[in-house]
Parts: sequence; C-alpha cells; structure tokens
Amino acid sequence: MATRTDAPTRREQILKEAARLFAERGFHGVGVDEIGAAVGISGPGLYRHFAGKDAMLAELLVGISGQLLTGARRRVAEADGEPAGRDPGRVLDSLIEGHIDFALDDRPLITLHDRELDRLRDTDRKLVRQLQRQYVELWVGVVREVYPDLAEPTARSAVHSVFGLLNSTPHLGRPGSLPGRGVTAGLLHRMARGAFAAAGSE
Amino acid sequence: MATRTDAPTRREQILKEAARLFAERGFHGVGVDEIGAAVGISGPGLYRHFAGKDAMLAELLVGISGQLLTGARRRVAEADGEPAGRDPGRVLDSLIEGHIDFALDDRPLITLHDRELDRLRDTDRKLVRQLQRQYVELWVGVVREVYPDLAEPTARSAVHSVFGLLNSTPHLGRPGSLPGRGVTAGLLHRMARGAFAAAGSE
DNA sequence: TCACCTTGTTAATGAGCGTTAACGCATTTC
DNA sequence: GAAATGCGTTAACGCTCATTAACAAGGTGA
Repeated sequence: MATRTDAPTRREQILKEAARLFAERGFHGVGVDEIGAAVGISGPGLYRHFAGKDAMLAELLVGISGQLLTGARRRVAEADGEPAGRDPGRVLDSLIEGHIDFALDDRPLITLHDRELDRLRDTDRKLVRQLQRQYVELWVGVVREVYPDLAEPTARSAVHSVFGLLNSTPHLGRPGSLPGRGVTAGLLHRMARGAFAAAGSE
Repeated sequence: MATRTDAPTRREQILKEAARLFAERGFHGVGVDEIGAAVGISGPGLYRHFAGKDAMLAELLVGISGQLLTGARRRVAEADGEPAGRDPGRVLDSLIEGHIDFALDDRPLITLHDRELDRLRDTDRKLVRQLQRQYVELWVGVVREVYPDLAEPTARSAVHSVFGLLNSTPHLGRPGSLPGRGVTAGLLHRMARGAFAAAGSE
C-alpha cells in the first residue's frame, strides 16, 4: 500500500472542505462562495474543477460508498486467505474495525452519507444506493455466519442498527473532548459486538 | 391521561406535514408552497398560523425534545413509586421502551431531531440543546446505576451510541417492509441492552 | 345590519444563490 | 517567441423562494 505524501490537489482540497461544510450546515445551507473561500479562491473559481455544486456532492457520496465497500471486500478476502481458515467472528471484528476507523477519521463524510443522499441526480443516487446495498449485504452474510439462527430480515435490521450505533460518532462531542481515539474505538467495537450478540439470541 | 379524539387543529396539521417534508428533503429543500399544498392551502396562508418557516421548525424541535424529556422523567418517577422499590434495570428498560416507541411512531421527527438543529435561531437552539442534554444526563444516571463500574464519560458515549442505534429506524425500510412493529421493537430493545452490557464490561 | 376577526386568496417584492460571461495572467508547449 | 492551456478574477443573469401587501368572504356578536 503506497502512503501518499504529496500535497493534496486543489480538487481534493475542495472536496474536503465541501464535505466539512455540507456536514455542518447541510447541502442547501452552504453557498459556493463559502466553499471557495474555504480553499482561498472565489465561488465561481470552483467551476474550473467541478461541473457544479451537485457534482461535488455526487463525487463525495459515490466516493464514500465505494471506499466503504472496497475496504470491506478487502477485509473479507484477507480473512479468507488466512492459513488457519476463515473465522467468521474475526471477519466480523475486522468489518467493525474498518467501519469505526472510517467513522472516526472522516466524521463529516459519515454525516453526509445518510443525510444528503436525496439531493443527488437520479443516476448518481442509484449508484450510491447500489453500493450501500452491497455493503450491507456483505455484512449480513458475515453476521449470519456468526449467528446462524438469525433470519435474514432480522440480520439486516440488526446491521442497519449497528451502523446507526457506529455512525453516532458525530454526536460524541468535539474530537478533543473524547477519551482518546483508541478508547472510543474499543468502546464502540464492544458495543457493536454486544448488540449483535443480543440480536442473535432471539 | 386524556386521549384526544377531537380533530387536529390547522396548526397541528401543518406541523405534522412540515415534519414529514422536512425529514424527507431537509429544511432548505422544502418550500412554503409545498407545506401549504400538503394541508390544502396556499403558501402564504401559512403565515396566519406561524410567524415564518423557521418558527415551524423551532416548534417542532422544541416539542420533540420536551416530549422526550417529559416522558423519560415520568417513567423514572413511576419506577421510584413502585412498591418493591426501584429496580435500575427495569427503569432502563422503561427508558429504552419509551425511546423506541417514539422512534417507531414518529420517524420523521426523529430524523429532524439530529439533522436540522443548526437551522434554529440562537435562543431556540440553546433551549433544544438544554433539553437534549437533560435527557442524556437522565439516561447516564440510570445506566450508571445498572453498571456502577462505568465511568461517566464512557457512560455518556454509550448513551449517545445507543441513541444512534435506536434512531436507526428511518433506515430500516418502509414501515410496510418491517417484520411487524412488535418484532422490530423487541429486536431494538435487546440490542440496546446488549450494547450497554458490553459497554459495562470494560 | 354593521363592525370585526379569522382565515384564506393572488400579486408583488426583494434577497440569496448557482451559474455563465468576459477577461487577465502565468506557465507550458511547439 | 507565439500560441495554447490552466486557473483565477469580477460582473451580470435568472431563477427560486420566503415574506409582505392588498384584498375577499364567512361567521359572530352587539
């Protein structure tokens, strides 16, 4: 895995600031002038990099969904390749860990993810929905390996609920006021496992 | 408790439809004409009942927060009055039950609750925040009675996370596609307890 | 019957905002 | 060195939309 050390491109700067602003005040609550100001250029200057405000949101949401799905698939594949054979419990732990990393590192994006989906053009929205659905179904499969008694609709509800739990990080206060990243991650992880376990014992 | 059977007032109709529309497309995504149309009058006609669009949102959010807090306080008080003495576990169950009822019965409001708070005038926002904080602290107190080893910041994080879990109902699909209200409520309740239990065993 | 309040209506106003136009200036490319 | 290209700028356009103005009709009470 190549860690990038080069400076972020202008496009990336814009996307990052737009994500933050959209998460803070909503898509309609942010003007292009503000996004421009956040990266040191004027509002219309953004149009050299994006077709419009919608395009920024679309790229953000598609990017998020794709990243989540790709990461999850990688984790499942890694588990399948382990010498000791696939351990469903450890795969689930890995999925949880990945989602928590994302929720803690990209809190603005997590917020956008389930808040501004309706603002997308039809074609983009369908794409994002499809990626999200695949992500969910991947989780559902793993969860049902760990808890075979769980019916599929129940497992799906449980997965959505655990997403709600993990995605609660934006409500946990400013990053500074948290008890430390590792501690928070550990707490969320234990709670997610506890929630699944309770769902599994129906 | 008097169950009201009289017809809803125009104000109430408006608030209900506004809540639904705001939840669906966001505060800025809904025009006053749409809200008016939803109750059979014209956009400006709304101004006979509300000072403005902001006022509708404010009344909704203050109402939600107040209702949640009042209901929770009532449940705690009822538990204190029980002949067998106060059982913290049962109080927690009662709080969870109340929150689930609300999340299932008023899904649009739950969505608004953590999505559009920033759109309020300063004074209203402070009021809502204060009510929310009191609600959270009430939960934190009960949770720490059930799990005395839990440090206060941890308990608070756990409470926020469980709110995230319980408030996930809007993502669980259309009301029709759910496995039935009782089943869903039971699942959410078990998961919440499981999550708290896992948080408590640090 | 007349005044008045309630609850509507449609038309006009005015601000905000996404987008496009027209232009400037480095830097690269041939 | 000239042309093209990348990346900005400011000004202007046009649309949406919350809000207000002006007016109408039904009901109620003196």
